[in-house]
Amino acid sequence: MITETLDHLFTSRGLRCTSHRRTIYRALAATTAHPTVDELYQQLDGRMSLATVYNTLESFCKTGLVRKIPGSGENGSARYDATTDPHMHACDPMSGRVVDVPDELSRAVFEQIPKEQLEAIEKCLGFRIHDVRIDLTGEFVSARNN
Amino acid sequence: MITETLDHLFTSRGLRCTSHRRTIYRALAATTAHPTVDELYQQLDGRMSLATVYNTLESFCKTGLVRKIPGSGENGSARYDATTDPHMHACDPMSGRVVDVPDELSRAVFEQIPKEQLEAIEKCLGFRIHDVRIDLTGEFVSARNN
DNA sequence: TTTGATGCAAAGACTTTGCATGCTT
DNA sequence: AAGCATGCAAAGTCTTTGCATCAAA
Repeated sequence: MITETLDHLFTSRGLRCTSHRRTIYRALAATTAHPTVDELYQQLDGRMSLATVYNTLESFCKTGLVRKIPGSGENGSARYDATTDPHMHACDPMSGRVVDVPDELSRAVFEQIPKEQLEAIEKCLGFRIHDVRIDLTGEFVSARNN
Repeated sequence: MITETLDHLFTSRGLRCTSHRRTIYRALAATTAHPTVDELYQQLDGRMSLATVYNTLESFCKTGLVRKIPGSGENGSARYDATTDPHMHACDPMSGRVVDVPDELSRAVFEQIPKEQLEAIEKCLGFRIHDVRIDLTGEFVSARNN
């Protein structure tokens, strides 16, 4: 993503445009590996403070720029995801791996859920839905049975 | 749930039947409030160690007896859920509240998802699904607390 | 008897925060 | 110039672990 567009993304959400924020967002958007804070920090290799990575991701989350996946890392740390389109995750709690379900398969599932049902839930609970998350937990197997 | 049935639940999963485990499981099964470890610990009021609450819930999770909802508490702590039927949660990250979507509405959503689609995902990723989670994030807009 | 469960405190991991400084607006 | 962003280290919170003791199988 070019800087111009990226900066517009920031300003449109009331975030200041800084070099570090561009760096972090780009790093996150460039992968589907759902890095943890520490993985991002390692990757950026001393170019910024660990606290900045935390704070920046927090800002991104609050403004809806990225999604946080709590407790998915190896020791219960959070993973982050810059993909904003609705998509599913396959999570293996044993290994701490989180993998995106391919778009086509994710979309097929999301499309099954009628808007009316979600609206019914909103009404019933007095809740405004920001995001629908469909995550699978289970285990990755080498041999593909089934 | 009577002790006999509860003990069978434990033994069938390879867990020893102890007084503390019965207490914790009952406390969790008796509420839909998705308590945190600390909330359970407070409620049990000195009748057992905090570490035991952690360890016990960990055992329950590993054997599929309860579900962990990471990062849902006020300071990022985990919440726990003894309901094993597929059901949805409405999560408000600002307040840390997690509310069950009523069974009927949850079920309607889950029933929209064809088994074949989940199986296709399993095959595609080499993943064995244990649990499908559909959680809504957003905000509670009324003072309602279902 | 053997193995797992519990209690306690200490250690560990992740995350947030206070404050001084620098940079964006 | 004002206000947010950053760096650093310290503090905070949640969770796990080591080890001795106790209970279930």
